[in-house]
Amino acid sequence: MGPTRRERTEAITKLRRQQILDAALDIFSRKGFNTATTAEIARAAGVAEGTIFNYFPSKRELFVAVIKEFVITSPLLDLIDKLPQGDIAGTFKLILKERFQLIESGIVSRVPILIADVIRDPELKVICTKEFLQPFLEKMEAVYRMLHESGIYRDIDPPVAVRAFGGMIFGFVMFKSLEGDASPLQQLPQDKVTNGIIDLLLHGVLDTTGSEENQSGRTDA
Amino acid sequence: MGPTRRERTEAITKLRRQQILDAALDIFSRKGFNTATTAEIARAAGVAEGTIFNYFPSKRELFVAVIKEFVITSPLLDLIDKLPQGDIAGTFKLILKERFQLIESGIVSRVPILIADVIRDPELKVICTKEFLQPFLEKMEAVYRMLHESGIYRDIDPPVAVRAFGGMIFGFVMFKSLEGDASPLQQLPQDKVTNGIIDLLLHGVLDTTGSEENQSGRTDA
DNA sequence: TAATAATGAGTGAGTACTCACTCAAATACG
DNA sequence: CGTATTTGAGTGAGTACTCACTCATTATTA
Repeated sequence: MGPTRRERTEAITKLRRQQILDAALDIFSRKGFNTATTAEIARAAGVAEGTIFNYFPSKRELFVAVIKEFVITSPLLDLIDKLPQGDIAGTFKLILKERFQLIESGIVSRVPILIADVIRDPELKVICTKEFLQPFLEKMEAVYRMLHESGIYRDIDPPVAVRAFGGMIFGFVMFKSLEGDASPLQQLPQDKVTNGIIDLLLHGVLDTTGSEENQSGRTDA
Repeated sequence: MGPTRRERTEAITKLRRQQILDAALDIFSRKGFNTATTAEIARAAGVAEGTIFNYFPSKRELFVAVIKEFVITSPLLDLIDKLPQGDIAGTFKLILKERFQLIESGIVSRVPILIADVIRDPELKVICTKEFLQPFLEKMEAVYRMLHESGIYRDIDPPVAVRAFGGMIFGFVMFKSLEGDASPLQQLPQDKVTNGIIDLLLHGVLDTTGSEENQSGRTDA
């Protein structure tokens, strides 16, 4: 027996919903909540404007759904689980590479716009903090505590450390958004960028190798 | 002789302009460009709505003026000049303390909203990048190069290093904006936070003191 | 199978409302 | 009195959301 009518309509409904969500993510992240119009989202989704309101009660609820779909259920949370395994530098590099690929795809570079809209909306801010940011940071803190207790990591307050770490990646993305093609980072191979960040995270800026064993091949300009 | 009529009207004009700019910064940074209304800005400035348009040709030009006044002519650029002098950690701490005071005052915590509006507007993005971000980053890069050449800093690509450094502070502020009072950082004394960040920046997360001279007073849970 | 009925997703013109900006009149000032 | 400045009701462009209607698809019936 084939699918019942109910099953079939449910499948279509799910598809349409996703269609609208995808289009909404694109428009919202490009223009921001207020500048984005429902007419434009409908056009991008290939449906009539009214159809949006068959699936979402209001523009705001559509935005909330977009955040829940693409921000809160982020693959980032799963990525953290990889952290404690094997070599730290390698895992960091893996995470950064995945992040940078997303940046190149243009989606992450528009995240700041979404974030700003989230911050503006008190209710959304609470939702995002409770359902995404808190679990993410707590997971990271637990990992940091573990690594510190095994003697690998230095004695930095975990809440501070993970926020500094996450902030560094986020801020880096931010700068890329702002600078665009003008950024000197565009000239550098991606490996050098990721290696530089990881080097900084692991060892800091200060050279503690001592003056006699300083092996940097520095050239005077 | 007292001020001429022309001088006096100029002084009043300057005052009104500043009045409007101050109010605009507050409303724009709280609500974002689109949600902020000229009526609300006028109310906050204590003038009639029409007065705004006597001083600025459009809402958008007012926004540009706000960015130029409060973002581009930032004291941050002057702060960097202090960096190469004396001990690095102390100077970092000084900068962070100044930043955190601004955060507490609520202005910096609203910067992400302004930034998002800047990113959305191609022209503004160029203005901000050219007139503020580029000079800031270039100055930082020069400082980093100097410190590296004097053997204090490690051999990390300067463009990468300064963006990671700046990004860390910016991202940190971002997290504070999002988490608000729920942040565990609120429980910590400010000194511990700034020290943690500086420690991380200077030495990284990895403990390289060697196992026998590991002096961390670790307690098992 | 063929004709008919029921369904509900899709549509888009219409509505109610918001908000940047204007301008004629009021006000302040010397 | 004349000039400069301020005022805020008015205007129209734009936008979120509604709703009466369409019509392809599915179910029912003979």
